[in-house]
Amino acid sequence: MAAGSRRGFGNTERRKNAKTGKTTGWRARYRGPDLGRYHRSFTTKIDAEAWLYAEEALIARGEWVPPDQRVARVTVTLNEYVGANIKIRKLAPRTREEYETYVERFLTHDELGGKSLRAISARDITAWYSRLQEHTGTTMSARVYGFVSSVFNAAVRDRLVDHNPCTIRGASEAPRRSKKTIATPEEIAEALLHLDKRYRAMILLAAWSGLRSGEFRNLRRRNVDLVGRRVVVDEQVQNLRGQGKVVRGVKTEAGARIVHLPASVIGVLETHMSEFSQAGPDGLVFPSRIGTPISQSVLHKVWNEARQAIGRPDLRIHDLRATAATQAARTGATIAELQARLGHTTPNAAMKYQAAVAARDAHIAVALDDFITLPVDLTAAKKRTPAPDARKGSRRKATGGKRST
DNA sequence: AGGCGTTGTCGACAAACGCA
DNA sequence: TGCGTTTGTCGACAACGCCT
Repeated sequence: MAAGSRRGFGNTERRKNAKTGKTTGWRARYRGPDLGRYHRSFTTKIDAEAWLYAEEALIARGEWVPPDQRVARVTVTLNEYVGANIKIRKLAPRTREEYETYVERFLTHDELGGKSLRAISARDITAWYSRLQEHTGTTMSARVYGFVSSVFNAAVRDRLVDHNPCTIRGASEAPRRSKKTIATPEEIAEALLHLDKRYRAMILLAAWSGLRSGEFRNLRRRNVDLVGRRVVVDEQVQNLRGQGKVVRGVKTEAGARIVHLPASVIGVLETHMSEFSQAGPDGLVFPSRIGTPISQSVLHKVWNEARQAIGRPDLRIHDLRATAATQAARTGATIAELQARLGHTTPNAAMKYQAAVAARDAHIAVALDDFITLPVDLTAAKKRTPAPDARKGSRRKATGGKRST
């Protein structure tokens, strides 16, 4: 017994060569729930003890069966599991695409991907993560790490591994260098002058409605209510690899919404529509020259020139959304009203007041007119082609925006 | 009840590419 | 050759769930 040791469960024993007296390995033994004796040999004591712990855990969980009756565990590689896992998960097309590129770039060609799921240790992950950081930026590293971690979490749920080896603290947290900025109404007005006429109404709309780029690029004639001075946002366009532009419902249910617009914006929009928009209810309000929804890259090129021209190269398209939010806030809109206008989902009680909030949006739009600055030629264009109804009465009056349904 | 990490999703930008 | 598309890469926001 000198060479062995007792534990709470089973025991380990050193094995040595009878002639030389040298240690040849370790053996672990225990008595199973069926009172049978079970043993296994290992090269190190640590491994022997680890096995005992594992067996003990099986018994504690009621999952123990005699070793010779256990089904051989199929070894699944990380690559195999990830592939299957992505297929099963419910993901938005864009996300699926994103994840597939993660796998392609950072797993299939990496030694980690070929390893058996169960064989991957925290150390393996750490090594892989530092490789990751060498090949890509901090944000991407964090995103990919977070993704792999989520895959392992799924593997844990699938009982393929006991724990998630992704244990690097904070590694999935992407550092943010927030460069949030907004434009002034004057800057917007100036930017319009540097845009092709085709794009002016679109940018104006973006800056005062807060629509997402995917939303206004896909706006259809039927979504525009000139009389009610509002647009209905229920779809957006996305660029997907291999599929070109794809139209789908908005991001969230609460994202389907009605956004009221200031009268002056509606005026510009109306003029624009008569000149550029496609015919019919499904006609694009802002078609490209060849009649497709304006693509992200085109929008970027166009906007880039304008923002350079006004000396605001830092102003991104998405910042127009923040601009719109800020202006709406100036009218005295509440948080709930702003969220509704921007299409944020509101998990709180605000939804109880949905009707009231929607009604308020019209008032916000009316109030916004006080803040708008427009280039002279756009103002003139607005007056040349007055909208029959929307122009009646003072737009300052709170009753101006909301009309019938 | 708010902070915080995780997970899902979309936008921004730029270079390569394709077509009339 | 100009204009728009496709693709790759990275950045950022938002929802969610957990923890305190």
